[in-house]
Amino acid sequence: MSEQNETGSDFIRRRVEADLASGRYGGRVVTRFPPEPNGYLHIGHATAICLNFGIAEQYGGRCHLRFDDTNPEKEDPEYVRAIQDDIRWLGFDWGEHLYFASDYFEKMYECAEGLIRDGLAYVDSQPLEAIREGRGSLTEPGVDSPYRDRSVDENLDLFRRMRSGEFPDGAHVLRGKIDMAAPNMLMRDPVLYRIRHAEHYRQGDRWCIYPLYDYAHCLEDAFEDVTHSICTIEFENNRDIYDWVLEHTGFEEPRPHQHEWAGLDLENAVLSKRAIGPLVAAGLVSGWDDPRLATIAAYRRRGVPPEAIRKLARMVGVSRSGARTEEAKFDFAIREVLNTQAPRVMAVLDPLRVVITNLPEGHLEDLDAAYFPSDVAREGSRALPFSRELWIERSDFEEVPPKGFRRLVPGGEVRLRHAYVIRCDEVVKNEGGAITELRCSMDPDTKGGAAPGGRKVKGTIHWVSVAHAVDAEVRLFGPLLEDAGDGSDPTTVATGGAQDGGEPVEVDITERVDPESLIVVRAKIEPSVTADPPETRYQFERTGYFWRDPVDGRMDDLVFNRIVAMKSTYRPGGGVAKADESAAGVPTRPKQSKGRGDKDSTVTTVPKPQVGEGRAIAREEDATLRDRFTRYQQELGLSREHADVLTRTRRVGDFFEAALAEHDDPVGVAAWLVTDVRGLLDGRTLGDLPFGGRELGRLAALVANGSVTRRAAKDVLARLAEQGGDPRALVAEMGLEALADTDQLSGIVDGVLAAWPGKVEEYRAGNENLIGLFVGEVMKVSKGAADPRVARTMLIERLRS
RNA sequence: UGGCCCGUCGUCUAAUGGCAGGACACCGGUCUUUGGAACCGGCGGUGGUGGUUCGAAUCCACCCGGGCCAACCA
Repeated sequence: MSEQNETGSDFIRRRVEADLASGRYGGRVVTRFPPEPNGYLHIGHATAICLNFGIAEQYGGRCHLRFDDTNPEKEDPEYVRAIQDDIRWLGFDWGEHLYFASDYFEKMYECAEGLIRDGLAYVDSQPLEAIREGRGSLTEPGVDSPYRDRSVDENLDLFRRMRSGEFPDGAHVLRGKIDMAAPNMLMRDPVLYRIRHAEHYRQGDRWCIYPLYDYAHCLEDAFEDVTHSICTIEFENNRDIYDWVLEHTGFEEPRPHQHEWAGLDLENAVLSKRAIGPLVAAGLVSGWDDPRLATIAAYRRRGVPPEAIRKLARMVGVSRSGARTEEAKFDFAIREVLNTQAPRVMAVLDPLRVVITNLPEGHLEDLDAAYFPSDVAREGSRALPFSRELWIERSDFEEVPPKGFRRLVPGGEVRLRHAYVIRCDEVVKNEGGAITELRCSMDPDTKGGAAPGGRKVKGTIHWVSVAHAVDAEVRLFGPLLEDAGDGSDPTTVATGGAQDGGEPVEVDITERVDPESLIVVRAKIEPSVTADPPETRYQFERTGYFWRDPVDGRMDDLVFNRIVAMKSTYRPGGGVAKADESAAGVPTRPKQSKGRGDKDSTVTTVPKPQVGEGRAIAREEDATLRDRFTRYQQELGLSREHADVLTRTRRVGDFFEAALAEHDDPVGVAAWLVTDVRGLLDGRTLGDLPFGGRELGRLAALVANGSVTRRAAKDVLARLAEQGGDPRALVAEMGLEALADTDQLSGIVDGVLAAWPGKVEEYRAGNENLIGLFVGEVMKVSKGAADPRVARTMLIERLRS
């Protein structure tokens, strides 16, 4: 497959590259993976590990493993150990950079005293409920705490006494003094410290005040000189506090910055610790490493190779949009890795006895069977005992075969893999009518599976010798929860009732466990496996990839886990089924797939007002804006939409009018301002720009008189937005004067066509969309100085001849 | 009556104003001693409406849809 996507850049790597290029961090790249040791890591964490450690590797930096253990009530050393095992197993190494947030408590405390001294933090003695109420709501501002204006001395005294253990839990908290009316709820005086008299697994009872995430995390990053603090998208609202805390605790640029990405959501995987914990506690799974779980430990136990998880991470990529990855993609990654590694052996999961009637009792021959098919470049074979009585898969025989069935049927032939072609002569049934045995004859001329004389034998099936097969327990895994495919929080379920507003209701996750998520089968396996190292991963031919369960199957017991089923394109009777079900009698459960939103439902036929509500209100309150709105339309001929945007605030209009003073083309200047200038703001307001309306007007004038193309003018505008300056001087400095010389342009055009012979041919064959490519190339070569219209005309002329 | 973020084939993702590309899935075909693998081909997409531009997935406006935020969790 293509590696393009796997080595490709993503928006976070591009930011790292930009910071490297600008020298912002002096060439350093430091990332970190910061789990809280309160549970096992899952596949979502695994992709985060790949991202953080991968970036460090790629850019010659380092990645820290830091345990974010700031909450004494949930954390446990068992998880510290397990998390390290998981990361190492995935193939990553933090070297000497192992850290614990709790080791920073003293430094964090000092920073907090600093905030208090600077008047930026205060001790709030309201009860929890009062603090919560005071915060306001999503639509209403909060109110100041009555303790908000305590003196520095009082705050310091109280905070020190909080630390010394003088107060019970909940008596006081330390809060940042930010803004109780902030639109971002998290900025409404966030709680920085709380009192908790609890035993910390690492710090014991040294502390009874504990810092909260928003205060602690950014400091941890800063203490460790982290450059790029990567987290998932739900922490986006927390970025403001991250920056606020570092800003006010003395960390100057270059300091760490937070970057968010969407993280992984995997179909059929239960990904929250909150959901997994109860299942483990209730004994509905065998532990955090139950192979039906999506924890790293579970995949490891199941037999998934770590390369497959890394491969999945590369395939899925990195973005900010909500992402739910199909399970099939993970299955593909697993098979892709295992295909070239796993020796093929035979195992019958649902046995049916076959007697070869033209073989004498006690017949035995050892066949030499290669471990790998010819398309896998690996050596090796084993002896395979063949005798008079064999097991075959029950699903490989059909008395009344559906259309397209290529296996054994009454009177039909099939090849036994590595052995002989057999014919089914007789079907033996019990009183109940169930098939108990097949009586077949073999063709001795087909040893090794050869079909001499151009004979076509379509089907090949796997088998084992009854007398030599070993019994094994085989475990097949399916989705743990019923209806887990819809991506909803597995601990809640929407009732959908109109009476209760469809609010999600807590539901006992243990009731949703699918009893068929684990199917245990007594299988017959060829004897060679008993001589293999127990950690061998096999392909049981035609059935799937398996290995011995590391917990229950490594001593004398043969217990195999199915890692993943084979991909199968066989659809019995034209219907839909999976290879696993046809091979092992696993019932089919329809898979759900869910798209994002209902796209068809967005069709609107009612014309919508193209005028912003907020701006209309602003005009109602301000006569100047109101006057401008009508004047811009009636006197200057602007569209309603442009007039609307230009009367959002007075400043926009002032900017516009200043530009007009330099270049009297209201419609043109408005277009520049409304689309291009606003496009460059990127969170800033017009007042933040290092240039004003006069510069915009001058630039527009340069375009109007043909000194510079509009395309090049956009580059000038971008430069203006960065550093200001005089448009005319910038045009000269950047070498963007419009290209008036047609000979020169002609040369560029010829050069472009010569550089793209294949595309020229394609264009001439009818793909006229390619004109965009050619014009684009001409513009690129000329740095935007060429007149695109002239260039286009020239190109079309040349392409026609 | 809030703020912020996100909408590209069924799914994940690329295109940084200039060729809408790749992967998975699906459907054909070739080959095959695994209904596997490999190889070849096909299917199929910029949420909508306007605007700016020679040119818009990309910039602007409005609309629609989805997500996050009111723990003394992380």
